[in-house]
Amino acid sequence: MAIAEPTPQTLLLLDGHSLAYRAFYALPVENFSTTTGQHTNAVFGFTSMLVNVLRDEKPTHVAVCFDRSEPTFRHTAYDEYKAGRAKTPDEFRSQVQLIQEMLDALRIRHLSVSGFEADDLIATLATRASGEGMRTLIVTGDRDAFQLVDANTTVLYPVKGVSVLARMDPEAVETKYGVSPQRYRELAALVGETSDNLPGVPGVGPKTAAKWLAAYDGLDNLIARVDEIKGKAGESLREHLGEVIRNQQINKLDTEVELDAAPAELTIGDWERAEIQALLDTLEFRGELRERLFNTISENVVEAEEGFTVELADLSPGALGDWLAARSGRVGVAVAGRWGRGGGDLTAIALADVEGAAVHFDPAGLAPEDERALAAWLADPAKPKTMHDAKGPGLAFAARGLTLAGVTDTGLASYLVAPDQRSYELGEQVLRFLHRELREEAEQSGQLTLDGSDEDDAAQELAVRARAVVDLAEALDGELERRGAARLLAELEQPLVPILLGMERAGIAIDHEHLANLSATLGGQAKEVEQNAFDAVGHEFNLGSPKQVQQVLFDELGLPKTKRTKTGYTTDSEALTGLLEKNEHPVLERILRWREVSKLKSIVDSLIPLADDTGRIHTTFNQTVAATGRLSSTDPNVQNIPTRTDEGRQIREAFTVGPGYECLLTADYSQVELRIMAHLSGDEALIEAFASGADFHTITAAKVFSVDPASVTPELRSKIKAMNYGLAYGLSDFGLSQQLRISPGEAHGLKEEYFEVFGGVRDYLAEVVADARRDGYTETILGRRRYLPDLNSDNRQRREMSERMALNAPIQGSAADIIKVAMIRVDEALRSSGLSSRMLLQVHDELIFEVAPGETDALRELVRTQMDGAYALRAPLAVSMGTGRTWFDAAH
DNA sequence: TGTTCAACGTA
DNA sequence: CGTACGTTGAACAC
Repeated sequence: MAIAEPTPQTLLLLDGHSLAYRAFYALPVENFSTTTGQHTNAVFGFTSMLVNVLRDEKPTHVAVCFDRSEPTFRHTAYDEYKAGRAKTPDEFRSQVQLIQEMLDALRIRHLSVSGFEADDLIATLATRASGEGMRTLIVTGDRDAFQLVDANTTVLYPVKGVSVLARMDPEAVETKYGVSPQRYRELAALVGETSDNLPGVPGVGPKTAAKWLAAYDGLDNLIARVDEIKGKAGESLREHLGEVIRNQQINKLDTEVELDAAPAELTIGDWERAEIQALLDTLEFRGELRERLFNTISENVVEAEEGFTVELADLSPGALGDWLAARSGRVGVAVAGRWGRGGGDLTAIALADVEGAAVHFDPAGLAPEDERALAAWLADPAKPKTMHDAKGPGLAFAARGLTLAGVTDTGLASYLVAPDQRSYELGEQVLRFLHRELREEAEQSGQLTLDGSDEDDAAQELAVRARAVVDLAEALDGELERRGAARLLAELEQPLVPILLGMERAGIAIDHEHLANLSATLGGQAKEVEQNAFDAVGHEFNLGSPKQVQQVLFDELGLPKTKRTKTGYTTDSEALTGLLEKNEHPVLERILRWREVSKLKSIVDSLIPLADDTGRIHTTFNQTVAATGRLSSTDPNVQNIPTRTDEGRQIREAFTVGPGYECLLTADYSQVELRIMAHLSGDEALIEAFASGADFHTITAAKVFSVDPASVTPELRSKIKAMNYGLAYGLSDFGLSQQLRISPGEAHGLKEEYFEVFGGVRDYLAEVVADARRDGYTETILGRRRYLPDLNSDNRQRREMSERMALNAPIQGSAADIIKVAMIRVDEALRSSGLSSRMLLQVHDELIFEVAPGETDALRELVRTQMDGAYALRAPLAVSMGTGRTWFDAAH
């Protein structure tokens, strides 16, 4: 039966070690290191070579073969095999692991078999592939592979660095060496191979060898008639015949290696873009290689054009409404202006649809009817818009009395896809997900381009941004769908935007006088303590300079050296407190005290100038900074206002209820991370501890030590408290011992005792890491992922760091999920209940409200209901609340 | 002038 | 050798 001719299949085989080694020496290591000191030159070079070959050769099947460190049959046959080789540098070895991680991410198989070299695996696969009618391409820096070359098998051999590959087909081998590929082994046996420490016949080079092999028709005949060969070379050959025979045995590649993969199985699997991106992030690869990688392997065909085409319409006054009405589907919105501290101002708006039809205008210069049309369109949730980071522009819109609804935020979407990025700048995301640049595509036809003014250029640029977010949103939709994060965006992060915007706009009232008094008091104290410190050492120095403090403590006073930092010895408070125990030099206490006072003063002084003319400060909540899903706060950071010391808490007295409101209300989740740990682990003992309702740390301590809760001493309680909290951070025996000032052995024992009772927690924590190692990411209760490619690093420090991140991310991240849900629920309930109270701040597990007159009880009830009900944990959420005139008073 | 480091505030 | 952040001033690099 005749069936269609199968499409010719191409198997690409790479010699991982030999190529990586080439790359390692071809690329300057100093240009390829991450900030953590991991060298990446071999990874870069190898990956670069790989993607080039993938692009140029378009293989249907791929595998990368690696050597093993164990000796091979060649070592057994010849003691000196590869003996002369310099030991592989550590900077190289750690990169092989990274290359394999890269291959895993790309779903390219990599193979290695104990007792064989990569070349043997390649020979085996190439032979089998040939038997299955496949074409084979071999990329290797090892010339032994030339023996495999035939009509179906070609070797690509790097000749210069990592960029130029010589294509060695049978003719090329013949031309270069004067022998057929089948005879190459024989030639190599005569000539020798220095890199394998296989000496050949002295005085015989490739030319002579080729001549002999041709004249005698192969090495066997040559050896049989070795006496006939004349001259010095002949003599030399007779003398070294043993080596030649040995060489020939050793350089024969094994084609019968047992492999767990057949050529036909070596297809490229479905890879996940975000996983590769995360890996490229940790390798700190950017720019060209990154882009090339995606262009080469992306299943999606990349659009041909590189920029974006936009057609800016010249709207006559009154035409905006019609233009907007004519748009169906998503409209991209890009704005120019300034925003922050609860307000902002717009200087230009560009709108564009998927076709590139665009408009650009100054919102201040609109005709009244256009203004109305714009306002109605922006506020209409049924008119889909796309923006990259909508909250900032939203503040500026709000300052003009405009509200936004129906927005897909590509900044948030990018964050959910890859939450570890440092930045989510639009241009970067467009390059990353669309492989396009944020610029206007040049006109194709012969249209004259008039010399544009700067204003025209700015308009074009903004229109391009508006156009680009439409496509970006489309691409990110797919990304989010694939990872099940579409709901997370649509139902959590995006609904949060207008809520945060409202909180930023509202701000919180500040008692200026109180702050000014604090500043003066703290300033006076700092001065006094500073003078005391000078007196203690006999001269002035800058207490704020770690360098000068080191000099005073370690050089002048000769105090014992502390833990090393990059530049010297630490003078942090822990170290100085430690020094104080052994040596009560008065300067130590004064430095510590000065730091404390100065820190508080700097916080106070930073707040004062931030108040607006109504006496309120407006933070900015950042939704795309924390890799775990938390919010962060800047300008000022309201999430690190002191609370631990009495003095610090005085700063909280300056955050007050504003005019027209009755008081502040704070509501926080009690031990939310521990409850999440109980929930996720399903540990019945831990869940039960929460159900009992008594003091959690006391109860767990009682369980661990099998005593009555009443007899748990404060010391016991604090030990278990440290355990409880430390677990979610990946606390080590050493870390626990440091904190509790016990020996690591005792710390280990304590952990054992704890896990004896709460074994489910131990199992859970181990499982989280194992799952993350397998999947490449962790997940929160709402499916928020964090990618951790370093879990498979062979650099212990990096790997263990990632393990702790993997432990913590689901817990911290789930807590972030929960309070975000709570904020949305509370906001919704506030609006539907008609209360006038408002939410002002979020501090990770705490919400701060400004209570309208007479609403205290209603708000308490509402907040409790909505926060409690945000998520049904097996250790149920618990909320505690307090009210008062100031943030301090509202504490509970 | 801009960037990095040590130190320290919060959850 | 415990996670996640932001801010500060000094020191360093340009």
